[in-house]
Amino acid sequence: MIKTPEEYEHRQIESKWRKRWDEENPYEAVVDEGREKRYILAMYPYPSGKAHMGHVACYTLGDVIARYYLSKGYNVLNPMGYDAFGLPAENAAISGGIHPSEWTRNNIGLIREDLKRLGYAYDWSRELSTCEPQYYKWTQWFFLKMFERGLAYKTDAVANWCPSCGTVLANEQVLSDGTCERCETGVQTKWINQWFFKITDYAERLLDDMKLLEGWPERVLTMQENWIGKSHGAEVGFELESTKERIGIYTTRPDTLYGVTFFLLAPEHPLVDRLAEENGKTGEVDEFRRILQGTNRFERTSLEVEKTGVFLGDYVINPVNGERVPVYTANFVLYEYGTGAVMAVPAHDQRDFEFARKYDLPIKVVVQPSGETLVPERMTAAYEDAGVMVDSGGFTGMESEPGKEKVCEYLEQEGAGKRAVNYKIRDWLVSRQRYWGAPIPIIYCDKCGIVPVPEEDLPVILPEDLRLAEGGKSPLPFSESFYGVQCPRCEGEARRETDTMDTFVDSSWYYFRYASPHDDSMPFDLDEARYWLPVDQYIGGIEHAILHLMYSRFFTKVLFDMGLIDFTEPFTRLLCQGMITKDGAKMSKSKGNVVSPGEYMDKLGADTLHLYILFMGPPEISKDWNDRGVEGAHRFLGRVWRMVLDRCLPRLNEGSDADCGRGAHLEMRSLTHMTIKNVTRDIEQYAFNTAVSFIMELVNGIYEYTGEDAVTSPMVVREAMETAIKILSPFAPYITEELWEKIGRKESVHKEPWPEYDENLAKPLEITVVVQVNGKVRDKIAAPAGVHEEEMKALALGSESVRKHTADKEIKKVIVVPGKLVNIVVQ
RNA sequence: GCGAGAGUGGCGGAAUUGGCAGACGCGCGGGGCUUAGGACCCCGUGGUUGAAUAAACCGUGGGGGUUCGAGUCCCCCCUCUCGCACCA
Repeated sequence: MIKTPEEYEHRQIESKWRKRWDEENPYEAVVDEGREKRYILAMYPYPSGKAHMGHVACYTLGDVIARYYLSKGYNVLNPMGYDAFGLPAENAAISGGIHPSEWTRNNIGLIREDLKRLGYAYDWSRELSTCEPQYYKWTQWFFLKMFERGLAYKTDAVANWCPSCGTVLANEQVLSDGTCERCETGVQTKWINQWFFKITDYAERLLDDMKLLEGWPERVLTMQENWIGKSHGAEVGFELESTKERIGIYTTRPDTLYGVTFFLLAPEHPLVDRLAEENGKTGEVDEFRRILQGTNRFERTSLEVEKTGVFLGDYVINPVNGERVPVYTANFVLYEYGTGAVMAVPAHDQRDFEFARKYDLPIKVVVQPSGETLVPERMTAAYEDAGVMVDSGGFTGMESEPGKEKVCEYLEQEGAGKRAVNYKIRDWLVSRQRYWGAPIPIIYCDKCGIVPVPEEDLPVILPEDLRLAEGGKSPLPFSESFYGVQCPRCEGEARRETDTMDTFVDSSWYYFRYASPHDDSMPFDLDEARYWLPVDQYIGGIEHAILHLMYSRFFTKVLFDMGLIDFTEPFTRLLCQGMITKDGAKMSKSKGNVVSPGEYMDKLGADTLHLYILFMGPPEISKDWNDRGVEGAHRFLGRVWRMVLDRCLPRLNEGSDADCGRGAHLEMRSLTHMTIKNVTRDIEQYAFNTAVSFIMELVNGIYEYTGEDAVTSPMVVREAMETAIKILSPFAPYITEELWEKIGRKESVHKEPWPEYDENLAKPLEITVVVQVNGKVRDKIAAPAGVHEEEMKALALGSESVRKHTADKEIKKVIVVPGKLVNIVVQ
C-alpha cells in the first residue's frame, strides 16, 4: 500500500499547539534561587489594533533569545503586557464615538490574539495592562514617592499648547512642522502651571552611569549624552546700570568676555517687561512679542529665521573691563537654557555676529587665529575657534584655551562669577490635560494648599463612565464626583487634581511590575525583583532611544535611592531592532503599503513569519519586506518537513552504524557538529540571519546524505535530524514541536537541552590549500586537515599551474598560512 | 552645520585576527519527475573575452597608500541613511 505523503499543513499544526500552549502556559517563570536567571524583555506594545510587522520583528528577536536561554538551562522570565493609556484612545473616542476604555480593551484583545498565534514563549500569567487600577495604583504611588522626595513639583512653565485641543502636548506629540499630531493646528507656546519630575537632579548620574551600559548600542548612548548636553563654562554677573542689580549669564567662552558689545535677554525673561516699561519701550516689545506668538517654537528656533530683537533702553556693565553695553531682547535667546540671559560676543559667536550686523552693533575681536589677523569690518562670519587672546586686559597674549581657566580664576577672585556646569536636559513635564491616563494623586485645599493623596486611599480611580467633553477635552474637570473631595488634612472641601500623567510615567517602571504583577501591597515584591531584575536583555525600537529609556533609567535610580533595589541601571543589554519597510518606505495606511502579520499567518504560518523576519538581515538594520523572500522561508520549512518525514524517518530502520566513522557518514556527522557550533555562536552574537543559513546548509547536507541510492547509518541520520529540529526550534517553534512529536519524542522540543558539539567533529575533515603566485590565486589543492607547513609548501610548488606561472622567474619568498594558503612571490 | 552609521552580484545579505570575495536565500537558466506544473528533487548562476565545466583579465562607492596579500588597515573625496539642530 502506498502511503500518501503527509504535507506540511501549517494551519493545522499551529492551531493544535497554540491551543495546548494556551491551556498549559508552558513558559511560566518561577523563582529558583538555584538556577541562574535571564530576564528577556521586549518593549510592550501600545494596543492600537492588531499586531503589525514592527511588533513581529521585535518580539521574534526576544523569542529566539528567550527560547535559546531556556534550552541552555537558564530560568527565563519573558513577559508581555500593554501600554494601555494614551492619546489614540481619546482620538478614537472623538472620531468613532467609542469610549477610550472600550476601544483600548478591544484592541488588547486583538493584539493578544495575534501574539498568541505568533506562538511567543511568554509567561502569560504575568500579563499586565497600565490602564487597570491594580497597575496605575502603583504609578500613582510612585508619584507620591517622587513628591515626598521633592522630585515632583508644580510650577509655571512654557509648554506646547494646542489651542484647538485645549491641552499641553509633549514635544513628541508635536509634528516636525510644528503642528499638533491630532488636529494639525499650529502649536503655540503657553505659560501653564504644570507638574514636573526633577530629572535634572539626576543629570550627572544619568551621564556618569553610561559607563555601566557596555551592552548598549553606542548610538543610543551618544543620543542620550547629547540630550543631557553637559557643558563647562562660567556663570558671570553683569550689573544693570539703572538699578545696579545683578543679572547672571552662563557662557562656555569666558575667554571672550572682553569682546562683549551687547547683552541679550530671552523674550520670556521677567526683566524684559520691567525694563520696557521703565524706558518707554512697551509698545515695541509688545509688537515684537506679538510676532513671536504667531510663530511656534519650531519656527522660532529654526536656523533660517532672521535674528531680531528690541533695544530695552538700559545698559549693563561688563565686570572685567567696566564697559557699558546695551541690553536687547532677542528671538533666538532661549529662556529655558542657562539663565535666559546671554552676553553677546559678535566677533566669536555666529548668532551674535548676525544680530550685530543687522542692528549695526560694534564687533570687537578678542581672539586672533594664528596666521591671520581678523579685522571686524572685513569679517563675514564669527571666528569661533581657539586662538590668542588680544585686547583682553591682563590676559592679552594668552592662548584662549588655558585663558578660559584663567578668566574663571579671576572672576572668582573678584566675586564677579564662578566656574559653572550647565545641562541641556530639562525637567520632565508629566501633567497632561487628558482623560485617558493615570490621575495625578494630588488634592488642592484652600487651607492646606497642595496635599498628596494618602497612600491608603490609592488608587485614585479614573472614572470610566464619563464621556469626553466638548472639543475632545478631558471630562475630569467637569465631573464633580471626581474632583469634589474632602481634604485629607483638614477634612474641609477640596478639589482633586484633574490632570493625568504622561504615559511615559506608566512605562518607566512596568519592567519592575512583571516581577510580581499581582502584588497588592507593593508595586513589586522585593524578593522577586531581587531575583529577576535587572532586565538582562531589553529589545525595542530606536525611537525610544532617549525618552522612554532615559525616564526608565531615572526611575531606577530613584528606586535605588529609596533603598528598594541594589542596582542603578534597569537594562543590562539593549538591542534596537531596525524598521521593516515595504518598497523602501515606512509602512502606512495612507501609502497603502502595509503588510499585515495576520494575513501571512493565514497564508504561510507564524513559523514562516518568524523565520523570514530573522533571515532578512541583522536585527539592527532596517529591512525591506519582500513577498518572494517570505515564500522562500515557507518553502524551507516545507523542505524541513519532508526531510524528516520522507528522508529521515524511513531510514532509521535501514542500514547499519558499522561504517559511521568513515566516508559520507563521517562527513554528515562533521556537518552536524559544525552546524551546532556555528549556530550556537551566531545566536549568542545575535547573528540570527547567518544562524538560519547554517541550518539551511545542514538541511541541504541531510538531503544529500539521504539521497536515493545512498547507504545511511541510522545513528547518523538520527543525530543529524534531531539536531536540525532542535536548533531550528527557537526560529520556528510550531513546526519543530510537531516534528519532535512525530519522531517519537515525548518532551516538548523547547524544553530539551541545547545540543553540545564534539570539537573534533566540528572541524572540516579536509582543507583546501589556496595557492597564490604574487597574490593571485593559481590553484586550489585539497589536503588533509592536519597538513604541515612544509607539506603545504611542497604541494604548492608541485602544482602544474604554479610551475607555469613561475617558469623562468626567481622565487623570492614563499609565505605559508597554516591550514589555509601558500603565496609564492616571484620576480 | 555638528554627531553617528553605512556603501559588496539583478535583489536581501555572508566573509574570526588582513589570507579562496559573493556563504545562505530570492530571482534567473537548465535537467529530472509529471497529463500538466507556478509543487517537488538535482545542477548551474559576479562581469568581460571564449565553443569550453580550458584559459585570461576585471571586480566590494571613487582616488591614493601600507603589505607577499586589502571588502577588511591608513589618508583624501563622493553618495546615502539616521539622530541633534540658534543650548550661548
